[in-house]
Parts: sequence; structure tokens; C-alpha cells
Amino acid sequence: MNASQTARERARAELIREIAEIARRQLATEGAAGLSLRAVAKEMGMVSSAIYRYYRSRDELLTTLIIDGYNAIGAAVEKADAACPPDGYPARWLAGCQAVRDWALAHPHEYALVYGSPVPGYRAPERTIGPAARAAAVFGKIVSDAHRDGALAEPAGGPPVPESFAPDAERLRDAILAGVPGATVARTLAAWAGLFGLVSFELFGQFENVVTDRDAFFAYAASVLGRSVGLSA
Amino acid sequence: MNASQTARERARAELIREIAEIARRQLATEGAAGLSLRAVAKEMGMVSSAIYRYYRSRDELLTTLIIDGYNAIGAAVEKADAACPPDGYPARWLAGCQAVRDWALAHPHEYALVYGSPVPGYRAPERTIGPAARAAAVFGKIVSDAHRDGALAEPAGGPPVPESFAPDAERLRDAILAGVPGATVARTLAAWAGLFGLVSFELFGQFENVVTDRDAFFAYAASVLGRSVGLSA
DNA sequence: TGTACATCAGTGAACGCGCGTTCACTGATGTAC
DNA sequence: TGTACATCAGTGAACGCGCGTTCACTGATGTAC
Repeated sequence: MNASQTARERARAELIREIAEIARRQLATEGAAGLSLRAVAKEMGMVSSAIYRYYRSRDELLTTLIIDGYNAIGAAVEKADAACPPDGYPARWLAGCQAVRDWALAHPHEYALVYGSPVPGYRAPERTIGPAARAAAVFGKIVSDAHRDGALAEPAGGPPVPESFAPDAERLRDAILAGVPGATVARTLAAWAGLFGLVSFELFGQFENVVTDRDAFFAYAASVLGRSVGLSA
Repeated sequence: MNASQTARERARAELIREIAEIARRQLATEGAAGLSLRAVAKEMGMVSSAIYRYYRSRDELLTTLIIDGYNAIGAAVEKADAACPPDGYPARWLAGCQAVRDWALAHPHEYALVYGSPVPGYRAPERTIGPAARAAAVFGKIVSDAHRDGALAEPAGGPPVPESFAPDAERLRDAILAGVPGATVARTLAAWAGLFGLVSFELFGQFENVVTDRDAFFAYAASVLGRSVGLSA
């Protein structure tokens, strides 16, 4: 029967989901290195070998978590952006940055898994690339929207963009930064990296005894990043 | 005898150093999570329990490595800065940034240990704070030197520095940014975090399939950071 | 509708591994008189 | 200078733990005729 076949398949899909969810919860408390198939199995009420019906290996489970992490950040940024008036570009930029930070603070270990030091012995497969770009795409859209509407200050007086960056800029324009000039592409990319520097520093303890009011400082620094791209309030 | 006593003590100090060195080499190939006392002992030609004559625990060894890492980065940045003409502030800034990146590319796992995701189960003790500031102090000196000589453009038109940052700015001024105005302190700190965002992104694979000529892009981005602080060539 | 067969989920034992840390011990090196 | 004693370095065995993965297996669920 088709109906019962899908019943089994649905149960299967549900278990695959549930395993990932438990793994994610375990990741949240133990960190990536402490994630073990055996512990997940125990919490599922299964014997450890049963997990292999659903994931080929520990690495495959990790890959799932990484992809989910990218998607969760991407969704958070999309949502924050969508909640802004579409022509408030600096506000959209700031909201996007804050969404990244809020998500990171709420899910520190997932953030570390995705943007922190690579997990030893794990090599990310190709299929993590797409989801990785999801959050970036939102920032790209904000910048290119601003540019389209003439709301973007062209970077003037800065250092010259290296010629070797031209093909990269072209690729980024095609993907997420439609129509944006090369210097702005380069600055957006640098700001994008800078954003994660801020978040990582805060999360990984480098602001300990340095920055007290981190909400306020982050908002300031994120605005500075927006300005460096050409978005000024 | 005093001479023979110091002989033993010197042998001891030497072994403490040698253990740390082997551990560092192991860290370099395996990563922090793969660092094990047993493996270090084996490479030392000792039995695993003998390590405990020299380090109270694995965590203490880790702490040593972290402190050494901070000091190594600090020394690299100091050296790069010292090699520049003292009044070439943007060049000094760029050289400092490049020293951080070069060191990180040469010692990726040590960099990850120090600036990456925290090692699970490890809590950094207070005595890592001093060495952590060493590299930062160089950048602080570059900025405050430039300010003293009137070579620093005051940030104008950016977002207002949050009031809550004032005490932090005061503390940073006292420590490493003598005389520098609040907005510049805030921007220096943000640029400092941004620098590590760039390096981490490159090292942790986020620039894969995005940036091709990473040397050139980094130099560009580091200059942009310098400009954001007020250093323009 | 009923039966023979195939597919699948989950079990339980095992393999082989490595880990940090403790502890009682043996020798060697240094110290005090 | 010689001897009794204390300190220290390093050993070897053990504790108790957890890990990923394989494999032959038992039942249950679905499928084909």
C-alpha cells in the first residue's frame, strides 16, 4: 500500500529529525567536541548502533547540524530584515547585524560549530556551501537595494581595490550584490567578516574586562560597519 | 650545594619547556581537542603519569600553551611594528595586521586555541589576561602615537559613541591608548575585532570559493580598518 | 482475504581504541652532620 | 671525606570512563500474488 509505505517513511523522517534535534540540544550543552552518537542514542532510548539506520556516521550528523545552523542564522537575519521598512537601509543593516549577534548569543555552541574553529577530523562537504550563503545574501540584498535606490554613498578616498579581486567581485555581484560597484563589494565583504569578528570576540571571551555594555557597543560597531559600506543614517 | 641544586632545577625547567614544546607541536597537527597528556608523554619517552611531575593537569598545560600563543602573537606584532619607520602610522597599522595574519596562517591551531571557540571543559584562568593584551598594546601604541603627532583624523559623522562606553574608554586609554578621544577608542576596538574577523574567516574556511587572492584582499581590508580608526595613507 | 516472502527497525555483544588521573613503588640525586 | 637521611624523577599497573563502528540476530511491518 502506498499509504502505509508513507507511514513508515514518515516515521523514519520523524526519527531523523528527532535525532538531529537531540544532537543539537546536546551540542548546545556540551559543545561540538562533546557530541557523541552514543549519548544521542541513549537519550533517544535506543541502542547506539541503531543510530546508523538514520545517519551513516557521526560526520553526517555533524553536517546536518551545520547546515541547520546556517539555515537558522539565515532565517533569523531574513526575519529581522523583513521587519524593517524596506527603504531604511542603515536600519536594515543594523537589524541584520543584531539578528546575527542575538542568534549567536542564544546558540553559542551552534555558532561556534558553524563559524568557530573547525571540528578536528571533520571536513565540511560541499553541500554546506549553499546554506552558508543564506545570511550573507540578506546583507547583499540590503546593500544592492540601497545602491539601486541611490542611497549608497560610494566609497571615496579609501585604498584602491586590488585588481585581483575583480573576478571575485563579479561572482559576488552575480550571486548577491547585483549591480554594486567593486569597491563596495570589497567593503561589504570586509564588513561581513568584521561583523563576525565582533560577535566571535564577544562570544569567545575577548571582550571580558574590556567592554561592559556590549549591547550598546555592538550597535555602535555595527553602525560603523554599515557606514564603511556606504550606508549612513 | 647550590650549584647542583640549580642543576636539578635547570633540568626541571628544561623539561617543563620541552613538554610544552611537544604539546605545541602536537596541537599544531591535531588541534586542541586532540592534545593528550598520554601522547605528549609517549613522545617524551616517558610514562604518562610522569607528566604530572611537571604539570598538575591537562588544563594547566593548556593554559601554558594559551599564554605562549598570546605571547607569540604579541612578539610577532611588536617585531613587525618595530621594523617600520615610527612616523609611518598607516604602514605600521598594516604591518601589525599582517603580522597577526601571518602568524595565524603559520600556526592555525594555536590561533584557533587562542582566538577560536573555547576548548570544551576548559576555563581560562586570570593569568591569561596579561599576555592577551600584548598584541593589542601595539595597535594601541600605533594609534596613540599617531594621535600625539596630530596624524590621526578624528572620526566625524559616524554614529555617536554610547555613553555607557565611557568607563571602558577611560580604562583603555590608561592601558594602551593614551590620550586618544573616546570615539577613536571605540573605533580602534571595533577595528581590532574586525581584524580577527578577517583572519578567522580566512582560516576557518569562510572565504573558500569567495576570495581568491587573499593576500591582496587582506591588505585592502586591513587598510580600510586603519582608515576607520583615522589612519589614512 | 490469506499466505509466503522481503524489507526494515532495533538489539546486544563485541572490537579496539584512547583518555586523565591516582598510587604505591624503586632508584637516583642531593643535603646535613 | 663519609655516612644516614630526605627529596625528587620516573615507573608500571590500575581505575573507570567513553568513543565510533561492525555484525549477526530477532521481530515487526509492509508487499505481491
